[in-house]
Amino acid sequence: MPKITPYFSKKLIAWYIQNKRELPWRNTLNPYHIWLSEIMLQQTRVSQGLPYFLKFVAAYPKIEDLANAPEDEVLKLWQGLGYYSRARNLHATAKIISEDMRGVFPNNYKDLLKLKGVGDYTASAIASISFNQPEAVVDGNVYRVLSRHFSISTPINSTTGQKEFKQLAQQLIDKDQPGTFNQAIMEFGARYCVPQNPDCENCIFNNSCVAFQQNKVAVLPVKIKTKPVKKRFFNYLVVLSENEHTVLQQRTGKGIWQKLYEFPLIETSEEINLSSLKKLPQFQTFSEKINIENISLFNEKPVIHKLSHQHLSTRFWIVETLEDKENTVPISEVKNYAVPVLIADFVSEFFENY
DNA sequence: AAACCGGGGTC
DNA sequence: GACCCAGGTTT
Repeated sequence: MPKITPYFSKKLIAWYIQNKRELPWRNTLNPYHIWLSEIMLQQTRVSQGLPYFLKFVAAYPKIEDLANAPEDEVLKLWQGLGYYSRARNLHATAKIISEDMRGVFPNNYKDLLKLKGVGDYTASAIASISFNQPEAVVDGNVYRVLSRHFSISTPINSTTGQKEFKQLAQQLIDKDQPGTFNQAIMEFGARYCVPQNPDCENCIFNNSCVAFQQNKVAVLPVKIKTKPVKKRFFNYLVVLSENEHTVLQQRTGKGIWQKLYEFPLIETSEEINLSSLKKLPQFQTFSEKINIENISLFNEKPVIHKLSHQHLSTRFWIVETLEDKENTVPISEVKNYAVPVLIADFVSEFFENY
């Protein structure tokens, strides 16, 4: 392990005081607000999470307001932010704190860690920022700053790497101002020690950064390769009745988009045409429940919706019917449901051409 | 330990 | 196309 002196932490905090962004969760120690921001910012850039934070605080000023909201409403507000288990866990945790803990937020790392959706990073962040506990955070920014400054090549996504960087961060943390230190090192990584082409020549640490001196900035941090993305083929059946109702269903079970709404879906192993679609057992079952007047393909060219771990090659089939059966909603009201961005984009385009 | 879970930005 | 983002949970 490198030798630890107060030099690094003091200089980092001095930089932070001069260069930090003004963000709404930096004007408060309210654990509800800190928690909300930290959950939203998991694997999410500040610029993307910020408008959602403002929406949630306005809709749910107190944690009780969040706890008392219907889950569908919370998911709708979360729509577009991704990783929807965060929203479900957020809501469940709000209920637990509100109903089982008399609305009092856990005030230490160990108890925070027990909350749903709160792991090592988030427990440390809340403990340090809201409760002044010396618990070091290690997020993607911290990995990058530390691996470069101390030239550590241990893969950051290995078990040993996670332990090593956590231990180093814990030694570096300023115990007199742990929350400020944690935010400072993350802000420095996000704003200065950026992944690509950082301005090392003018960096305040360029006389102590080992990676800079060894010309290894570009190859740090080291990350173990990930597997290639999966390709999937989605066929959405967009029912359109004579009075413009459609069928929406809620996703259940495992996999992506749990509890979000979508049109009836038939997944295939490859792109298919209309005659092939009609022969599928899933389609046969579907067609028994509805009197199909006509089917047409909305988009000949599939929409490639890219998730981080899979590409969804998607085509929408317009299924016209005369009847208006149960469990249908006006297609103009789909916007009131929590749907994947893929579905929201389709609905927008549908009305543009309507 | 590895797989899974979104969407958007950057180069 | 590859990589990254104020990570956590499940298998």
